[in-house]
Formats: sequence, structure tokens, C-alpha cells
Amino acid sequence: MSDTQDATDESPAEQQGIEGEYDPDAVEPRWQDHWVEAETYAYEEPESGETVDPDTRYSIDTPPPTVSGNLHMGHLYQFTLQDFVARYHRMADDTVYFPFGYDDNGIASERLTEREKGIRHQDFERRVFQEKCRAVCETYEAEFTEDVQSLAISVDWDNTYKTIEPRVQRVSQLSFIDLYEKGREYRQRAPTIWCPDCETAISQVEQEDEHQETLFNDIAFPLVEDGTGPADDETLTISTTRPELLPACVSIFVHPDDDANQHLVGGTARVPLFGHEVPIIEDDRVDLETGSGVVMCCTFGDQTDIEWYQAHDLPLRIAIDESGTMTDVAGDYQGQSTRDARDAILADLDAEGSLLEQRDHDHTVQVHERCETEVEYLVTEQWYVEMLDRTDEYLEAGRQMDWHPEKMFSRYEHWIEGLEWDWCISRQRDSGIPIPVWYCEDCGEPILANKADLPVDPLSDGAPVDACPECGHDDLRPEEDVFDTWATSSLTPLVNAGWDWDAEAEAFSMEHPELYSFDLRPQGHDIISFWLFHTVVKCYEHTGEVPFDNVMINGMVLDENREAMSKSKGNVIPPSDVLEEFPVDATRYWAAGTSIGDDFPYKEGDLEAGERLLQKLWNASRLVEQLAPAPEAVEPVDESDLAPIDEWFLAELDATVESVTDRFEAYEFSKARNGLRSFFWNSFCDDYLEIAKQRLSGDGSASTEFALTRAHRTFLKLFAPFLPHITEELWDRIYRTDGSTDRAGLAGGDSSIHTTDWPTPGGYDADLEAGETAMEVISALRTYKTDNGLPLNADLDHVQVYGHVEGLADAVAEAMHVADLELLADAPDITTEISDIDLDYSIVGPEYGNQVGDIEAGIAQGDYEIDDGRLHVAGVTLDPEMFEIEEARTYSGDGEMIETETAVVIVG
RNA sequence: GGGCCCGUGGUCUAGUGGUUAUGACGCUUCCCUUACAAGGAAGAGGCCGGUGGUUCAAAUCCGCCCGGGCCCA
Repeated sequence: MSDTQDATDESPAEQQGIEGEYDPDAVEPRWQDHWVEAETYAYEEPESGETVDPDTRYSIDTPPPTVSGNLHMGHLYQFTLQDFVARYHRMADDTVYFPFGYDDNGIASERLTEREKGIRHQDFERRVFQEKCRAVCETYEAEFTEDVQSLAISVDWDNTYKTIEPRVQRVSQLSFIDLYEKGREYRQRAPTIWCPDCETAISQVEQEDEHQETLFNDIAFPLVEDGTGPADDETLTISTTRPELLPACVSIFVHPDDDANQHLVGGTARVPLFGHEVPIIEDDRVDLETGSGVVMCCTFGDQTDIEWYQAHDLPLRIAIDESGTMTDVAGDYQGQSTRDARDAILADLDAEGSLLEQRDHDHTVQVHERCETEVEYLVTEQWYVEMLDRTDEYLEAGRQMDWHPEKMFSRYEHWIEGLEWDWCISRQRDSGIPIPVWYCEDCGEPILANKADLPVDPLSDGAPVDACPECGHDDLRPEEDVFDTWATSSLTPLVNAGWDWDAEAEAFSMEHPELYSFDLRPQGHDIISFWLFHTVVKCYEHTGEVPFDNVMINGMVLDENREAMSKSKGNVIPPSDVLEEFPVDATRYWAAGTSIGDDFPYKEGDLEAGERLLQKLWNASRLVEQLAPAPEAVEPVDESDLAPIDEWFLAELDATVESVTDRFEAYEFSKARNGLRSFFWNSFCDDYLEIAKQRLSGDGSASTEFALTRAHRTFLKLFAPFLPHITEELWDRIYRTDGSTDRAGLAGGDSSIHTTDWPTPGGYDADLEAGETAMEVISALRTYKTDNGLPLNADLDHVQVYGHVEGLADAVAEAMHVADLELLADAPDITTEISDIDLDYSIVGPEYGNQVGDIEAGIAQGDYEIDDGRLHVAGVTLDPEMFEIEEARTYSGDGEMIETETAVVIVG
């Protein structure tokens, strides 16, 4: 492209007019660059002091992707869906807010920085290390930007943010302080899900299942007492996969329905090797199916242990510390790793004869999703956001949003119903946004940072007070922990709306209140439970409002065999491979091809179909350009002066404009795409263009020129959200008017089709039935020619038509090269015979119920009479609207008869 | 183990009670017609995973079974 052109005034197209084939390789990158330079997608900010109607602005809160990874098909698909929405609304509404966020705050970027720089985060002050992270991430952000721009995603590149940047850190810390002041946060020493490898607490959502093959160990516990008193030399058998937790054993549980072991309840047993005595308790949470049915409860082996600890007020025996090392509770095994301790304890149990049996066992353990290390359940001090007390409100908030598709709401609902923990938001890591708190060393009082000072890092910055406001002690200890990344990722609507603390007003305010609530939140169905849910919770707590009007859920991209793409399966298709072979517009056509929410497969066939549509659109445009004069010379034509065929087509076009609009409004891209494509291809190209070609081949027709131009311009606009490059190229070559309005008054002079107004119906009121009949006649004549081995442009001397085609006969004759088309006033010389009677079941069914069978039998046997339009059968009389008579016609005259639904055509 | 979603011609898909089930890709035959052979016309191909039920009527509602997926234990 020409770099010297002024991007806002000149178009990048090098030529006007349409020649040759469409060349997406040349056209697409040119426009992508132009749109970014010309800021075609810029959000139109309200004038200062201007109050704007939020209905005229469409705002999207996009979930920021992690940018240190490569762009994958999921990104392409998800961004493209968002872009359909953005482009449609940019045309249909006044302006669109379509921001972009780079999520580079967290462990991924920390590890990346360490790797690239060859450093360790421990060797730097936290703030200094974070600056290095920001520098490293910039390269990746730039790459990602380029990738997203090359997909023609119409993001406003002046509205971006990085989750690692100070502005976002400030919002995160403000959020923390606000929730604390609202009493929604607490710090507590409690059982926590812990990753011993990352040495940090994690939240419920960060753990995932992993199936493991391990050993089930049957261990004999000497019984001290049973339910009735001292026991004599009896043992009970505990099956466990985690013998290293023996020192942490605090009790033994038996199921109330377990008759064989019922006598044990109320007694005690001695833990082998460690010697302490534990009670035997009854509880229905025991799994009778697995192992011996008698289980030990430890501090803590799994979530059930925690439930038992809380329900039965059991003591704590902490045998494993934060790094996965055995504590002094483990006695001789202190200092060993859990793995070493397991082996040693098993060997010692075996030596003393307590290890009865070992079996292979498949079971499921919880692992940390990032490092796949098996989690521990430790008792630590953490910050929590209280949630369990307000699940009803959060459920209601979810209900207030419109879900597309609707069925996805159930994911949100079930997630909330299954919540068991408040949200643990503190993490023991160096990467991440610092928790802005100091503690009094004497009384433990937490001292929060001043809102005006944010962002702060307590490890580098001083506390806001010199002494504890509670006790006056002056030794203040900074909080070392940072926020869970979701604590920040859940604030994107507030970041986008410019939420901040207004010190003067002593209240929170928004720089862009007109954006909030956001019109749309797009989200993958796999992360509704944490990302979307946490975002709703946080924004709801801060603003009292549900942050989104609509939620659009996208499915996952599968491979051609309908399997999820994954590195381990080796079936990942990188977008770069696809884009090498296909135009971006073709990938967008593919992405539009399924109803949102459903997973759908990568299909080359669909991409090829998209490519063909591009060529069709190009070629049809070329014909339009040849047939109609320059657009500025096209005179507008009043409806009363339109030829019936042109009026008919514009009326059909109206209906398509309406249905495509409705479908965009409802996020039904697939239906919009298919409806538009088939009307364009089958009605416009195959029928109307063929007719127009004939009508304009001679002297031309003002009516047809006008209709053709109007239709073509409308098609370009309707296709624009799906196919932004080719529509822009065609618009630029044919219709761009540099600010002036053309004589037909059909378009404003916008320099980009993407900022023109979305088409509205012209209110054309034509005889649609006549049009349909005319098309049937054309179709019948095509069939005739095909059946008789004639080319479609073969001349026909004489055709008679009996049917309602009104003023369309000439158009039919021209299109099908009929020299003499005769309209018959009466049915032609045919004999008709009733062949069947079709019932309208929607009327007959409810009316006659189980008599319908008799009616059908009567008709089948010919045992009926038709009298004065009524059908007498099986002892009942059906009114005319209840049935339709099917007739078989026999033609005995000259020529060949062809029947259609509503017409009879005789050729020859 | 619990919950949710899905199962329509070879492939993908529309269709949530009403007559002969939508479209695309692929396939067959014919046609170079002055936008397009990456085109046009015609055509073959499904009885809607299985089964039982509700109903005058079911791909569509209900039960069970089989198969696939997702979320959560």
C-alpha cells in the first residue's frame, strides 16, 4: 500500500472499478493497516458535560487473554464472534466501545521473565522484578496486537489495558479496600487448599481432577476399646492411599449403615507406629464402596476430612508443612518429604506386621491446574471474600442477565449451588498485585493503605500511619502476600469504565458511566464458573449493579473429527496455517457458521464455501457495475414509478433486512449468515440479476437501475460485519463519496462502510405472491430447458401461463428468452381429477380428535363427497379451510405442460 | 458418583407437537448462457441414536437404555 497517503482522506484501494478476480492476499492486509491508522473503530467519547443516552452506545467487556502464549483457533473464533457484534452495532448504533486487555499479571509472566532474562525473582525487590516483567511482556503484547489486527478484529486500540499496569493495580487494590470496608472480606486461619510446589494457597476453582494409579494400603489399627468397653487383642483395618498421614490421624469413621463395624462406634483405636489413641465415630459421609469401609480422618487428607474436623470438633494434628515436609508431629519422620515419609512409614509398618495388604488402586486426586502438583489441605492464614452468605443474590444477578444461549445459565446456577468455600484471594507469591495492608506486630490489627496512595507495595512503601490506631504500637509489619489473579481479572468492567476513588467527593466514580452496565460480556463456556461468576460478584458488590446486560457464551473449537484440540493429542491447528491458505473473510464466514454456545469443528469445506462466496460477491458486483451507471448518476425512483419486478425484489430485500437485523440483535450469527447468503445467492444472483441483465441490456430502465443499486449497496452493508475486507474494498471502489451524498440519497458519504448506517427496510409493498409465482414459472422453464437438453439462454417461441403473475410477465419473458408469453385467463384445456385430499391437521386435529383416523380412512377409500366446498366424510362435514384438494391434471392440447405449486405453464 | 448439554441423509447443520424434515459440503447427470465452470440446471441420498409411553398427531413432550461431550465431586 502507499504509505504516503493520508490515511483519513484517501482509501488504500489502488483502482476504481472492478476488474478481474478478487485478490484477498493484496486487499486484506491493506485494509487492516488502514483501519488501524484511520482509527475507524475509535469509540466516540461524549463531550465533557454531555449526558448521553446509554442506548446509543454499545459497550463490550472483553475478557483479556493471556498474551504470552500463541494465538490459537479458540482466540480466532472468540474474537471473531465479538467482532460480529461490534461491527453490527457500530453500524446500527451510534458508537461502540470495544476494548482490548492483555492479561500478563501472574505466574505465567513471572516464569517467562525468569526464563528470558535468566534471573530469579527472589533476587529482586518485588517492585523491581515486576518492572522487568512488564518489559518482557511488551514484546509479547505487541505480537498479540499484530495477530489480532490481522484478523480484522475491530478493537479500539486507544482503549487497551494490561492487567500488570499500575492503573489496573490501583483498581485491584481499591477493590480490596472497598470490599474490606463493606465487611465483605476477612482474614482467617483456616483449612486452605495448598499447592506444596508453588507454596501458595489456591482457590477451589484452581484445582482440577487427576486420575492416578496408586497403592491402596490396608493397615491394622489395634483396637483399644469398642463401643462397650475395653477390647481384647482385636484390630480394625484401615485402607488408605496416604500412609504418610498416619501421624495426622485424629479419628476413625464408620458408616451408620455398616452393621459389621457398628460395634466399634464409641470406642478408640491406636495409630500404629505413632501410638496416639483416636476415637471411632459414626458419620454417613463414609464411602462404603471403597476399601474396608472404615476410614481414618487426618489433618487433612481431603475435603471430607475438613468437613469432619468442623462437624465433630476434632483436634488438629498438622504433620505436613507449607513445603510438603513432615513436621515434628511426624516424630522420627520429621524433615522428610511426604514421598519419602510414605515409603519409610510403609516399610516400618511392614516390618512390625501392621501392613496387611497392598493393592493397585485407581483414584482421583485434586491437583493444582498450573503445575499439576497434588494439593494439600493446610491450616494457614489467608484473606477471603465472603460469598457463601449471598449466593441467593448472586444467583439473582445471573438471572438478570440475558444469556445467549439461554441454556448456559444453568452452568452459572449449578456452580453457585455447589459453592463450598468462600473465595480465598491471597497468594504467597512474588508475582501479582500486592495486598495493600500492614499489620500491627503487637495487636495484629490490619492497617489498610490510603486510597489516594494506591497502587502501593507494602514491601517497598511505608505504612500510612506511624503507629497502630488500635493500640498505639509502632512496629508495623507489611503484608507479603499478593492477590489471586482472578481477583484482578474479575474487575475488567470497572477498569474499562474508569472506576476510581474520587477523594473530593469521598465516593467511587466512573470516568465512563455511560458504558456501565456493559451491553455484552463474551465468555467461553469452560470458564463461566470462575471468570464470569467472580466478575459478576465483584462488580455487583462494588456498584450494586449487575455488570452485564447480555452474556454471549462461545463453545470450543474442535478438530475435523470433533475432538478438542490439545497439544497432547497433536491435533492443534494454528491460525497462521489457516490464514496462509484462506482469506480472513473466509475464516470469518466459517466462524459465523454455528449457533453460539455449541462446540464446533474446524471445517475446511466451510472455509472453501466462504471463499466461493467472496468470489460470488465480487463477480456479482462487477456485473452490477457494468449494468448500472455510476452510482452518482442513479436517479431515485418513487415506489409508484417502480416496475413491478423491481418493486417485488425491493420488498423481498426489505424482509431480508428485517430478518438479518433481528438475528444480529439476538446474537444468532449462523442464521443471519445463512439467510443472507441464500437470499443473495439464490434470489439476487440467480433470479433478479438474470432478469435485470435482460431489462438493462437495451435502453436501460431507471426503475431497474435504481433497484439494482439499492439492493447491491444494501447487500454490501448486510455482509459487512461478516466480511469486512471485501465489502470495504467494493464499497470503496463503487460507493465511497468522500463526504458528499450521492444523487439517489442512498448513502451518506462515509469513507468506510463500517461506519455507515445499518440498512433499514424501505417499506416496499409489493405483491409477494405474484413474485413467487413468477419465480416458479421461471424455474419451470429452466427445468423444461434442462430436461430437453437446451441451454438456459435458448429462445422459446411461445409459452402460456395460467397463474397469478400480475405485472411480472414481461420480466419472466425477458429473463427466459420467451418471444411470446401468453397469460391465460382461464385454466388451459386440461382434465382434472381429484387425486388426494390434504387435511390441515392443526385445525382438524383439535376439532375432531380421535375421529381423525376415520376421516383419513374415508378419504383413502374415496368414501366422501364434496358439496359446495365442504367435505362430507366419515359422518362429519369439514369446512373449506380444513382441507385442500390435490388434483392430477392431464393436458391434451399442443405443447408440453409443466405444473408448479401455483401456476400451470405450457411450452410450445 | 451428581448435574447439564448433545446424538437429524457420507459430513456439518436448521427445525421444541400439526401434512411429502432445512440448508451447506460432498456425490451423479446435463449445460462454456456476453459477472462468476470456485458458475448454472436437474437429481440421488435421511423416517430424525434405541426403546417404551403421553397425544387425534412426536424429530419435537415424558421414562428407560446406548453413544459422545462439558462442568462438578
